[in-house]
Amino acid sequence: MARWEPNARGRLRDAAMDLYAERGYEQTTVADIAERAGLTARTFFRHFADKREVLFGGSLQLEELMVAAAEAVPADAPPMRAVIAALEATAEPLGQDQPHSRRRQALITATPELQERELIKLATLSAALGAALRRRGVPEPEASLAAETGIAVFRVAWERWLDAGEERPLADVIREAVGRFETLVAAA
Amino acid sequence: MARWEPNARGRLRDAAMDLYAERGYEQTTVADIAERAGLTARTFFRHFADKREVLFGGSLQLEELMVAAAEAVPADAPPMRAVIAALEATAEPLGQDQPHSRRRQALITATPELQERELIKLATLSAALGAALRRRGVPEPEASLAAETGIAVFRVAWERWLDAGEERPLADVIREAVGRFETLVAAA
DNA sequence: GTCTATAGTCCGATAGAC
DNA sequence: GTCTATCGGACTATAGAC
Repeated sequence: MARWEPNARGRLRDAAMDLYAERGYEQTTVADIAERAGLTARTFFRHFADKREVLFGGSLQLEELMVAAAEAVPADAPPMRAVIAALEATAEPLGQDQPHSRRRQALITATPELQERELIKLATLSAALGAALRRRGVPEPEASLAAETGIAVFRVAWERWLDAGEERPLADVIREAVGRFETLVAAA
Repeated sequence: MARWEPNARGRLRDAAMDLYAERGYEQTTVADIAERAGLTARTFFRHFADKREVLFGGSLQLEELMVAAAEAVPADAPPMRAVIAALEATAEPLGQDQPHSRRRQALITATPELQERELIKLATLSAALGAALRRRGVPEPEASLAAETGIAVFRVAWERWLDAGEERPLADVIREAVGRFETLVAAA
């Protein structure tokens, strides 16, 4: 018999999600989460840097995924082609569990502190994508412009996919957003 | 003789900027700031919601400015025209004090907590601009796409203007970014 | 203006796995 | 013996309550 129940990290994550949903993020203390998981607050902080991280330590690494997709595009393709490939590459892993994503997004939307973390995540993504473009030889400011606007399009598509009425796969929503974006810019 | 020294808010702001620059944001406590300003920590929190806000309670209200500029564009102009007008409207007030902006940006760049606040500010700006476009009759997702990508372009231009070598006025840097952005999208 | 809850850090101790 | 995961307690600063 093990001295500890296994999977402390997973238990902490589940407990946090439940409590945040039940009584709200701010009304939940780290001690509450740890208690429900059968652990102490001290242990919580060894697994997660802070109270928000528990919702973001996301299993999948979007960053690697997007960078790899951008790098897989032929070197002579225009920068925005690489960006669009990066966006489309996220659809497969990210578009799996819509109900869970909606629950998670509802928590984030209701909590300014969590929104900040979401923005940080997207800014990090943008920086990584920009760096990948520069490695492809794209100069500044084009690399940053392409990366930043690409992530902006992704953000709109993602939010739209989480809208109540939306039933299409994420990949379709992303492609539609990219198309409308191009039309919009061409019109100006 | 006044009962208090006047301009508590300004004194707090100056003290905070100095201390953040001297010893770093995290190494500065609210009590330190208040003490240097000849006040108590309690008074600090009456003027600023938190320790970060002291750098962001920015005198000028970018939001109103951008929204007004977008609304001033003829109703039949394409959405991106209104967005570009909003961006250009910021150049005049924002492009005044480059040395101060650079000092402030250096603090933000060095401090994750301040970066979060900066991102929130830009996200708020984007939401306000998107709402202004919807009031002009622009449907979704076009309104959000135009606003988000517009702010993305603005962010790149702003950072570029703060780069060490940059000597042009902010308006020129913004116009250049918009132009390169359009070329970039057209190429894809 | 005082008091307090909570986040987050630091140091050390302990117990099993390898 | 070393490595890793847990716990305990004390501590500081933020921020909100009273």
